[in-house]
Amino acid sequence: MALKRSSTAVQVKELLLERILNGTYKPGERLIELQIAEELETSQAPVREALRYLEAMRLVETEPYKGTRVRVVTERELEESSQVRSVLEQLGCELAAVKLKGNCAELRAEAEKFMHAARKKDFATYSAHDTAFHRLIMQAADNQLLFSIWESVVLESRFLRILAKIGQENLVEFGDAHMVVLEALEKGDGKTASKSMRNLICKFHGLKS
Amino acid sequence: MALKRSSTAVQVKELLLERILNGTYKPGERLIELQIAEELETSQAPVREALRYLEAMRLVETEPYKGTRVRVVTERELEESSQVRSVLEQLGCELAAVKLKGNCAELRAEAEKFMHAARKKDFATYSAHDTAFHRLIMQAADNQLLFSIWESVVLESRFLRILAKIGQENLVEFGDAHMVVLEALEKGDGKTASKSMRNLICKFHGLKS
DNA sequence: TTAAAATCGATTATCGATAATCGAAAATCG
DNA sequence: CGATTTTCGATTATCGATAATCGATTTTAA
Repeated sequence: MALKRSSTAVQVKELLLERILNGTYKPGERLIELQIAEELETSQAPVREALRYLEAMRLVETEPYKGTRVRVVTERELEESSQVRSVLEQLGCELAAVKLKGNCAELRAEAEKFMHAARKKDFATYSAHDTAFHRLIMQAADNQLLFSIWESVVLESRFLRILAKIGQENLVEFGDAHMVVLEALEKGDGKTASKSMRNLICKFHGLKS
Repeated sequence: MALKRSSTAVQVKELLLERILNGTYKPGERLIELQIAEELETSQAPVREALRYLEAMRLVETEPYKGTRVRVVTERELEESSQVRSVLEQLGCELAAVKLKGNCAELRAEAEKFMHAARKKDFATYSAHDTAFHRLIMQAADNQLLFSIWESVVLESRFLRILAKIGQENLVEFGDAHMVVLEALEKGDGKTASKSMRNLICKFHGLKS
């Protein structure tokens, strides 16, 4: 067994992170250190350390002596994140084009799944596969810093809010817009892929041009 | 006194952060919790919490039972950060152009200072004012998320390494390239400003096109 | 009766002690 | 003498206790 063990604090962080991401903890919800410690059968200190991680990751906010809450993401911040995402993915497409040229089978598989979900107006499935599509591109970009920033900006719960604004009736059109990106990447055309990617994010996420 | 007090852990974090940023702690240097606790006359727990912040900010790295070191930034990561920075600032210029139209006095003041430093081949002064110039733009973009990501990517110690690679003989030319951005912003021309900004970062930070 | 002061319980924040781990040095073995 | 095992000191990690703070409730004073 050569796996590196992780500290209790890291394990608590990852559990709390999972609960925040999957909606178990709602935006605004209070996280009580001693309750979490009791539930997880540890002491307060590792829980506090876990919360420091989450705070630095901007997923929770803490006020001295008042405790920690899951951070509420405003509409403004949603818009800001779409703006940032659009340029991160522009760069991602540029960098990934060489690697993905002629190698888009996985992208196609995800696109097929989200197009299927779009036709069935199934947001959750759409979201999962759309995100997987984008993740594949960002991973192919081979820029670790870019990928970790992208991951911190692109959270599925927030994407579902964006999808709700796009609306079910526009889901097929939104999914379709990804095909331009996919075909450009298949041809290794980073310039077209990056421009199309940025356009589709700006257009469908409702950004003013 | 209406100022919000901060916890000891936050204060320790900010002190350690300052020491990392100003080079007091060198890359690779070991941070010993109990020593820091003794120096700052606190107990170990707030120091550990402070280190969790710094770890999440990717400024230090920690292994269970082995301690914490200031993270060494590889050449690879430097390049990655320039790539990311180039698109963040592309977006920053686009968003800032409206606000900065006809309002570039502060930008000009900083540009004058870094040009003066470029002619004297003074890296440190160049760096400070070049960074201030960029910060003014990124603040004018009025996108908080973009700004905080930019801040986490753009660290002065790392910029000095980039300047060293640009070389003293190219400093004036590098500084001059900012003038195109400045004049475009003065005219409110976000498209030209963003394109020029991205070009100058890519060109002078040595990115393959 | 209303406003101000005091109290209280829940929670956060830190303390200092103890447990756990690691790597280097010392001891032991063949 | 080299290899292996054991010991030890420094440090990390967690524990459980105590101090500090907050907001709600109760008590007191006018």
